Amino acid sequence: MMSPPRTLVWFRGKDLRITDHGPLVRGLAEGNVIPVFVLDPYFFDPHRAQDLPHRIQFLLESLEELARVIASLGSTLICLQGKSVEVIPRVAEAWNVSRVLAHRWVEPFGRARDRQVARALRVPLELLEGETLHPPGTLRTGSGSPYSVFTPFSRSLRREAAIARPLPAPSTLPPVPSQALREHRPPPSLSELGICRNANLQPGGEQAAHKRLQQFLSRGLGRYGTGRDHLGQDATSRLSADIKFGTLSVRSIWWAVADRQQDCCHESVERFLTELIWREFSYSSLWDRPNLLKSPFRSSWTNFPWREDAAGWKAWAEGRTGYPVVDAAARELIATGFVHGRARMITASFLCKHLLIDYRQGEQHFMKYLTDGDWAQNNAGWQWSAGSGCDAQPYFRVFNPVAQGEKFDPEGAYVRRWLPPLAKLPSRYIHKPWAAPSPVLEAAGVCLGKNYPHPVVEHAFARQRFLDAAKAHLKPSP
DNA sequence: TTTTGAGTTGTTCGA
DNA sequence: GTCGAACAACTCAAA
Repeated sequence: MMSPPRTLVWFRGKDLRITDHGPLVRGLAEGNVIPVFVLDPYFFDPHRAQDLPHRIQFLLESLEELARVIASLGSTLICLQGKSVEVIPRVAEAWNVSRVLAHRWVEPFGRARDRQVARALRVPLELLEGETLHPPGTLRTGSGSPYSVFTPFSRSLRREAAIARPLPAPSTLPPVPSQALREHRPPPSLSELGICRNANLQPGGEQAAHKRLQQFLSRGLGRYGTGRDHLGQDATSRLSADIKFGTLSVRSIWWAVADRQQDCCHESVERFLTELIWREFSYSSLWDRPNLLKSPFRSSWTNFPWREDAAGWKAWAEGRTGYPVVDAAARELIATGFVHGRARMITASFLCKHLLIDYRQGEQHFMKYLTDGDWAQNNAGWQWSAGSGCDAQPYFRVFNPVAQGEKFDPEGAYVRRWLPPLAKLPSRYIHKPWAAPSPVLEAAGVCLGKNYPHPVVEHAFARQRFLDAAKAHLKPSP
């Protein structure tokens, strides 16, 4: 008698969940499954891991919980060490599986890896949708080209995309064969990778993710429309890392929010869904233009005269620019692996426009520390801020860090939290300590140049310098 | 093919 | 303090 087909379900760091997991559900429906995760030495090398400590921590916690949940359902998450392109074909052969199922990846290196694995396998590698709401590369303008402006993309998605309802988590899983069990190698611990656990990070894992989603639905969503821009308010979802690692599927989040349309502020729901569509737009853009991770979307920006400025860079990265809201963001990033969305824009704009430093340097820095660091979205955000991206803002829009601070952090709650030396400064001066009279500074215990820096560059000067540079570069005289 | 309306998130200036 | 206009033209998407 023929045994039922055996499927290798390949979990890959962007789908660390069992709810709404297409490959798992499909595999189960048609036979037995062996859940696998590959610990690629590229990431799990101590040297390399220290370059992305926050994501490694979140990943390991999520992986640990996934293994626990899979065990509680009767199976085992088999962790394998090595390069996917070698390991997956080897075990597929040894375990006699009839196919490999995984979610499709969009990043160029993921696509290249999957092509290599598929070539090396003797059985099919089937890649299922699920990382995005809608398959990237499928929405097209009337002339058949990819969208490069958000609004028509968004309209098209809302018109055409049938966003699937999330799949339920399986209630039991078949045990894995002993030959697979023998291959299991537990993941390294954080300390084995030379990383100190950061207690300020969000906890990883599907359970914590669901808790965050519920918390957002009950507390944040209702005031999301107006509150999301306010740095000191807790009105954003904080689900970015869960989306990045797939501890929640983006479809689950879509429907959890969309279903609140009735009992929630309509505008808030719409705005949040639009944010999810922005993610789709970034993913779709990267799918259609894999070069985006290397080169500006607008070719006119290719040789933009960014400055080399080691001192300016250091001040920005360490949160010592003298502009409180910019510095608060830098501190928040390193301390917590997260930065409020509005603060990301302010600080990105400052690096590119006030300091005239290449957006790719900032992009890389964000990728190092952000727990939610996502290639498509981070790149899209930075290119938007620099002015080189898809649907970028016109170059003459230069964020004023003082005005932004006063508008979105009027009491200075955000600044006070991340810059303790300024905590006692009156709100009136919290975003421009240099403008405070000496007695005020003294009373607040602020000593400019000692416990808080003078501005690294004067706003009006920096703004004009950027405008001049952009004008000269983008519109060269005939 | 040509035309037309429109484009996430801003700032500054002057009335 | 508030308001509207200027910023600067370009290119996208659809008709």
